[in-house]
Amino acid sequence: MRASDRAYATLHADIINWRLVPGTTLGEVELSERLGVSRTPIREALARLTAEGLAEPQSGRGTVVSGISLDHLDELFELRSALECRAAELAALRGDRDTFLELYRKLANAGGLITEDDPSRSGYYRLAGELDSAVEAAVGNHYLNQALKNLRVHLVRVRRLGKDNPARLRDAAREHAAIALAIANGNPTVASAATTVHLDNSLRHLLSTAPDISSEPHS
Amino acid sequence: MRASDRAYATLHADIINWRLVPGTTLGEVELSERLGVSRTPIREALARLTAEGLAEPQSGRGTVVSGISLDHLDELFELRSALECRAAELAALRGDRDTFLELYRKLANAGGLITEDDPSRSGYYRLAGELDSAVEAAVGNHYLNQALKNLRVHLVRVRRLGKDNPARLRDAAREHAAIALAIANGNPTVASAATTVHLDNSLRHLLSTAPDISSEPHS
DNA sequence: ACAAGCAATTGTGTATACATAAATTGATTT
DNA sequence: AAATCAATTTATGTATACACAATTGCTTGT
Repeated sequence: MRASDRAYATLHADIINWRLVPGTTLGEVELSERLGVSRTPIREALARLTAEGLAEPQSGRGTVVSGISLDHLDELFELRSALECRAAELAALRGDRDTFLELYRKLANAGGLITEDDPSRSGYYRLAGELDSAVEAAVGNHYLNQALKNLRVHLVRVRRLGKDNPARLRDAAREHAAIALAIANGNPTVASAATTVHLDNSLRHLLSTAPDISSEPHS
Repeated sequence: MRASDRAYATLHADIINWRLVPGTTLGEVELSERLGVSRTPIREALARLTAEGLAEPQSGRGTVVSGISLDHLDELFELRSALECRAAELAALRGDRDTFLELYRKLANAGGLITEDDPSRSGYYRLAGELDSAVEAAVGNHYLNQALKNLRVHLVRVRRLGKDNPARLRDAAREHAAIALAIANGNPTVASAATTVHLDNSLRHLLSTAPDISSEPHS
């Protein structure tokens, strides 16, 4: 594996997991010493992070971890809604009925997955990821999928802002199940509407439970 | 201006204007000699182009100019539709009536701009760009605008594939005028529908007039 | 003649040295 | 004492040298 890939993966994970908080300066010299590689691969990693939106150039000099303030959450979710609603529509038109019917069954029974035994809720998030992957595969659109992928980087980061209490997760699972069912039924209108409802609920839950952080806006 | 910026700008323009055709290998050594800078800024420029989707890593070794085949035009326009329809909706909800009414008037009279005196159609394209900018400003969503900006890079490239005959451009101007009017009227449904119609017409025109190139697909 | 292996060349990955620009600190002057 | 200018320091931008991997071509053996 290339050194630049390792540096990128390390920094990416550090930012996603909020070990590097917004506003942290990413100095090339400091990072090259901390990660044990020269500045060249560090520069490449920082360029990738900047292109991804996880970091941004500081006025004239240096790079800093980009911030996601609650003020911009609604903007993020507007883009998410545009992409995911259309993706759900297309999946309803093109997807395989049985695939999404199976996902519907699993999601409808996902309440059992959300227990105190699994504080990271990995079971639920894995299932939600399966639905996302199935939609992507059914859509079969490179450009749309790429845009969704770029977006999800920020969504993972945002997820840490809210407290995912079991009640909300069970509701979310039901909403996901509704989306899967609409796609299985080949109904794009309902699939899009169910996605709209789900995203609105998710956003309002986030805004109501997230801590009142005030990191600088996303440039 | 930094050498990496100049290298990026040069390569970007060369790819957009099809001076570098899809599949062209972008060797670091060759480019550093041709552009008169060392490999380091070349690497940074290539990284930016790759992130943008104008270039892509060749299996294991090197970077090549990415291709846009007609097979993928529909995918590109699906993403475009998702983003621009939503943008039109939001602009209708938030935009300033007078701004878009003024744009409507100019677009409705754009037929006179499309003359044989202006073979590059710069007058029309400038006006279309004004509408795009007004929509962006009205939407006021950093993430959505960024996604649109990323997309337009590819659209500019694709435009060169089709022959923009005056009849189609006059139709396009009328379609744009319809979008502007719907936004001015604050009607998101009509704004979205008019955008859908316009994009469908544009895509079908492109597919019917574009030369039968067969560059390799976008990986 | 064809195939396989080895060598040579070419190109990318990484490290490091040097140049340059910006920020900070200290000193001097008002 | 405060403000401004200069100098020093620090960090980024660029160039280049070195290491390594891959591909290509040549040679040799079957």
